[in-house]
Amino acid sequence: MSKPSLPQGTRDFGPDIVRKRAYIIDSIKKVFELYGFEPLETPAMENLDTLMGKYGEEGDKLIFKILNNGLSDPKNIDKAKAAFENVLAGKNDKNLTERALKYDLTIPFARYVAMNHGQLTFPFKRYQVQPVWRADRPQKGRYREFYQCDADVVGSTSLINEVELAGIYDKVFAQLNIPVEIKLNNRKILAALAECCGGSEKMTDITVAIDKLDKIGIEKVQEELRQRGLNEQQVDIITQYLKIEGTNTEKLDRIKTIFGASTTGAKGIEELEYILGYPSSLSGKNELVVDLTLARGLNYYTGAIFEVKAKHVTIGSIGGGGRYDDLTGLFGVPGIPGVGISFGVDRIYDVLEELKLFPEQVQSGTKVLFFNLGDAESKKAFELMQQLRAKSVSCELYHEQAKFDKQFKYADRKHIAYAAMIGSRELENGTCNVRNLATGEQKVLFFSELVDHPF
RNA sequence: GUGGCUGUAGCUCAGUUGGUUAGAGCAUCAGAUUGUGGUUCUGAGGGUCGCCGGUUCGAACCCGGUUAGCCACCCCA
Repeated sequence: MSKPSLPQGTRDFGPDIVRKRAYIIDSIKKVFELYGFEPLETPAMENLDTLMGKYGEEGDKLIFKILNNGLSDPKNIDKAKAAFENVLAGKNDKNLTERALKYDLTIPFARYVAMNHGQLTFPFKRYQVQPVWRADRPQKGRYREFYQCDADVVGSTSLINEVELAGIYDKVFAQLNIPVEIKLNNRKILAALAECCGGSEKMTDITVAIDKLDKIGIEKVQEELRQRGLNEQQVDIITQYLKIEGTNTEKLDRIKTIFGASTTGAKGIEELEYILGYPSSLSGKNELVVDLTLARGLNYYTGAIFEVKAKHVTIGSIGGGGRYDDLTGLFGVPGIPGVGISFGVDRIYDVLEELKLFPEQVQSGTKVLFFNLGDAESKKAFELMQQLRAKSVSCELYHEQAKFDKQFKYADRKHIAYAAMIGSRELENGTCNVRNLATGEQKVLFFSELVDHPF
């Protein structure tokens, strides 16, 4: 027997971690529900053609493919061998693999909407929290299996959706006590910038480069722009654009003078102003900040784009999203626009850990541990425990008679708040010693009082 | 896919220019302690030094290969 191990880039989540993650995910789900979003789950695997070609050339390589069953069946062997040649040549072949693990939540959602658009009520607002898989090489903060947590509204071009999504970000992070900056920009403004710099075909090059700004700095961005074929004058325009500073209104005024003439640019500015000018749904704890340098790597965004950064920590973005024009066109159902956001659960976890913001009670499951101090004693304890459970107090009885030391240690390790001790003397008196394990404070309660004790 | 670093006890890691029987801390178990924990003290168990080969009188240590993990790049969450 070889040592058991995990596949590269995957993780087990122990009890403590599951509890903490559930705290994050439950908070997010509750807010989604509060805003009228409905849950959706899709299978772990999709047909390979549903996924292929949707994530670019790089993305295709990172899709986890599933080998077909029954390849060794004599009647399939020749086909399988021929298929393998195809695969070696870098192509896919259905005779070898026709299914794959899902790569993100957006494409399966698009597939679902395309399949069910006749039945759905639009605008359709869905949220989805599920694992996805990537055949990437893992590194810090990057895994081969990880959770995505998405909410999208499809079938509506109304900017009220953007306002609502910003509100969701604000509400979630206010609840989790993480101060954040919700950054907002608009792809149409970036499109206008591209127009000024030699045409819209440069749009992707420009966004990919300036998306890296906060990571690599202005000089490297300029270098990358040159590498991507922009001339000095164009790099100069972009540099000036990236240096625009001030309040939201100041920034908007500034770009109005630059891009006001461009219809696309004017539209983008108008959209930004609409979102910012809408009666605020924000808690007041977080700010909505126009960040003209925000670009987002994904090039299917066409309107508003979002990104959320936690204040006071160096960790990168903990959420992002934006508007796209045509979600389901790839699946033969054109004309369904949408806007969505995503939460980075793993990074939010790291932020909460770093800022020590996980509430104490997240840690514990069992509230009361009944000590086992003998046969007759434990039977009485068992009865009392059942009464407490009937009142929804989670509790357990130590599994065997043991020294106090052991039972205390067990309680400690499971972060149990109270120990209920019934020994021979207590059994005789009809009492129970209830000890608060954090404070050491101990009370004597009659059996009848225990059930109503506020744990 | 490309590059760098690391594999020694359950965990975190020492291990001298290659030299007797490979160590520590934490954890576990037992005792000090037969009714009150997180402290302390004593003791015990626990190892294919990732794996295969080579050099050598002798390898955890040097060399080659292999495998796994981590980190960075590309890309992304």
